[in-house]
Amino acid sequence: MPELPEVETIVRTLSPHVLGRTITGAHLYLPRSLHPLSLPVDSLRGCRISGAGRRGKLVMLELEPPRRDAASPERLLAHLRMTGRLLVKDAGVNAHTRCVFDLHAPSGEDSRLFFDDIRTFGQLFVANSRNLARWRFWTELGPEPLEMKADDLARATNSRAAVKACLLDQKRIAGIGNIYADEALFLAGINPVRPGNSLSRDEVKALMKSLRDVLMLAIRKCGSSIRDYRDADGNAGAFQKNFMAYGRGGQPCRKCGSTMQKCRVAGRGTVFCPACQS
DNA sequence: AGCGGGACCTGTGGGC
DNA sequence: TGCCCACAGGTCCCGC
Repeated sequence: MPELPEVETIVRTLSPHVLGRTITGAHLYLPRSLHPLSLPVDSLRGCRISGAGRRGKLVMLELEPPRRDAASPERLLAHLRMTGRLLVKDAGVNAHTRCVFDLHAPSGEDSRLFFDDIRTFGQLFVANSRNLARWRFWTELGPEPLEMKADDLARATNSRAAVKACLLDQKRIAGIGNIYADEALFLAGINPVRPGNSLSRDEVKALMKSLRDVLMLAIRKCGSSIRDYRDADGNAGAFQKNFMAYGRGGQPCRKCGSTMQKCRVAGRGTVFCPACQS
């Protein structure tokens, strides 16, 4: 389930394999893997990949079209949801391959970029400024947590909703999913069901620091691999070894030894320590 | 405004 | 061994 650190890792591992290459063909095997507002994948033909980045949980490839007009694409976006993968290691087309891009390097070398997705929730979006302006998920996407200050987090959590629900709301903060919400709340010692607007100034500060710390450490560990996540080279991450809360329901708290409790918050499985998180 | 639930999906694992 | 079902979770949408 790629969240911010996993997507960041994918972008970093993908970049050296795609930058400067030209898309010579695109093959869409599952139509619903392309967002309804997207330009057709055929419009990518001839586009040079000039940049690679991330916004929230979205992978973004910057494109230079062969001729620029109102209909030409400027970006290829990918939302991987739970099981989506962008792979450059050429394992070939399999039952879960949803789209394949043919790439051509200036050196003359040909390669392929695979979009695989077991559960088919992930989507590609061939974008320019016109169709992006119509995509509400994009236009309403909240700030980047690694660029936020405590004031920004106070604004994002200023709600009667559970603080965990605020963290998961991509309109409030971009890039946090179930894993890093639970981890950050544990590190900050905040109970996930607390209303966001009940947090004190110091608690907001602590949560901002925990969010930044856990995201940066997870990026350094190349993300968390529960089962499906792999980077562009097909490698697993290592941050799952550092989990303090996520997936640890019923196990002893790694701070105090109390039994970690499991509940549902905002429809998600949620693990917290009843002693450490008040 | 915000919550719960359903829908979308497939693979996995526990229980029997 | 095999079947059934709960569960995993990001986002949208609906009704309350």
